[in-house]
Amino acid sequence: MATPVVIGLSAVVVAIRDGEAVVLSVRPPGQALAGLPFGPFDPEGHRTFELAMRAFVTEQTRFNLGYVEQLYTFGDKGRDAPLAAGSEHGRVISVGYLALAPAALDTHSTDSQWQPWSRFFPYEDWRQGRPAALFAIEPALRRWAGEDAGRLARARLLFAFDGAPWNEERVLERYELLYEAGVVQEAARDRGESPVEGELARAGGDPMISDHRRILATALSRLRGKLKYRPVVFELMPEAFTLSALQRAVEAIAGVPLHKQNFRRALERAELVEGLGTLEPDTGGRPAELHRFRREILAARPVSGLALPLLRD
Amino acid sequence: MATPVVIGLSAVVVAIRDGEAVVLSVRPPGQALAGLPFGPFDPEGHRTFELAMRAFVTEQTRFNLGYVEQLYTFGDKGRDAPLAAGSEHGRVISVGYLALAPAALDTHSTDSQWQPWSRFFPYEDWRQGRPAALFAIEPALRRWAGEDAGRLARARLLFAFDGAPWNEERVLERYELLYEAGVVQEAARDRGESPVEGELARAGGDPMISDHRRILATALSRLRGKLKYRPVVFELMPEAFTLSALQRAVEAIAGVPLHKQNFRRALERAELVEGLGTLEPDTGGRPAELHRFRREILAARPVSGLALPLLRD
DNA sequence: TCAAAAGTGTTATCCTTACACCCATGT
DNA sequence: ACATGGGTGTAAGGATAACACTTTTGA
Repeated sequence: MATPVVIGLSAVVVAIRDGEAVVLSVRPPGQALAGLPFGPFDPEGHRTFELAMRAFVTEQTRFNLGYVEQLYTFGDKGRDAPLAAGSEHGRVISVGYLALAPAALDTHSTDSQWQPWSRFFPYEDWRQGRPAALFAIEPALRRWAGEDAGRLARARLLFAFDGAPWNEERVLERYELLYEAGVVQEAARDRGESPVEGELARAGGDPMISDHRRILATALSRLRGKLKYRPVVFELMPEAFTLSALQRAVEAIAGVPLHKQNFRRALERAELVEGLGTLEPDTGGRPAELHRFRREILAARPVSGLALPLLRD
Repeated sequence: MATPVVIGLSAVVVAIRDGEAVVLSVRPPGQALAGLPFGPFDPEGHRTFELAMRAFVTEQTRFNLGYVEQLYTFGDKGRDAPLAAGSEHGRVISVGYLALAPAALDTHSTDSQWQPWSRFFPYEDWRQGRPAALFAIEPALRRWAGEDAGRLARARLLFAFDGAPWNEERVLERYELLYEAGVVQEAARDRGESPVEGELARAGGDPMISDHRRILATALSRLRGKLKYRPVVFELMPEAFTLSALQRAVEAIAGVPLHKQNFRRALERAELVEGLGTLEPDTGGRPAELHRFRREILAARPVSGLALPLLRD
């Protein structure tokens, strides 16, 4: 006989603000840590998960969602259970969603705010070369691996030790390795150990309540992967944008620097954007032409995302 | 206040049998239609969804799962609710899983059996050229579209009308379009209409209980996509296999014919397999060398899946 | 000896990568 | 004039797609 459970919905809402990828976070009353917008699913009142999620995000942040997709359903015991009204009625399962917003509008709320996601994953940003956070993380992971060849191989591949190539998509696997290795704060918390301290604590990124940072990592993984096979960046851009702004948006999400000309050539070949003839003068240099996403091609032919032609420096 | 709900787990278990992709189906007592292995999740007894799922699949089919991944969580009202003990306690949510089995072992059960998934999606198999089922589907969709340019464009792109390219990954979107257009049996059932008849009914594929065929379509989409960026085919192969058998397995899943030599060249460049020196004599022609998957490279470097070099005839 | 399937060579073309340079504006 | 960012040309190398042919077995 099945015991009833409570379904929670959490949303990772992403936007670009000043060329940085930001994520909507809330600070529940009485909580020191940030969390994702989160709410219980009411099976009586809501017809679908997605509608329920749109409703409570708007309620908590006064903000309307655009593009939305389901990420994953989290149900493990052992991790700290999410906070939710009604969690005392049984186990809480949380369904994570990814939402993309065309602009980081003001949330009109003191409890919710946009945070750069590099706060939560400082080691994920390779736009300025190898992130400084890895200088603290690498020795910690090597200590954790010790003589265990399997652990060392995993850490090496995921965190690009010894010149191994960086794969920007494996955000979740990296977070889970850090959790396993006790580098991130949540691991210590869930195991009842004393908090991680000093340099390493900073390198591991800010913790979040419950398993929200894991959900955030899932979202970043999904989004970085999706960039390449669906034209999703455009969901994060305003109607008119410059090609440089588009490139900066892609770089902010993927966390890697791109080769300007090759990026543009790929764009051109895919016929994804169209020049508007008008110019954006506030560039700090030569004015840039404004472009728009040719949304109509979605109906005309199968269309993939953007290539990520790396710039190696 | 959140109302309790019941969580159901369903599994799409895939294997290759005689070069065909097959899926594990069960026929619940008193049901005319096939369904997926399905069971309630017990929040008291089960630590994780995945363990729960492995347990009840083994129980229902006496079969142990290998590779497993979560697919999607289905929770819409309006579709026929899944059958489950306890569904009268509230709404039923189902978490779908995809599992890959290295061989289609006997299930030792009369209620569960392997079914080729072309039974459920006859229009998805392009290995012998354009599937016959599309000759019935195309006019039905054109009638449904009528003068609506949006509908026509969607149907054209998804079902490759007028020489548009076939995209094998979009199985779910095709199924959902057929549902919307009332071509598949489940649509008529859920709307209380009279069943689809004749040629078109056959072309639409065998219906399943509840929303199980939608879950199956989700699984096929996911698996076809995953083939290309993770070496998952090998989870479906025995330890030793011939390159032709591998190619047939990929073709059975992707539903498209591949170019033999280009397929092999891609395999070779990726260094995914290794010849064993031994020969498989029962090929019907010249004996073929047996190969094995070099599983160790997964630990040595990031590895993508297989290219699908199409053979067009 | 012939059918059936395994296995190989080769070329044209396209795409990706990597190189460096010119252009238009504000200060 | 020069700093700043916008915007372009081109050639080498590698991957893909398309062509057909040889080899080894069983019947």
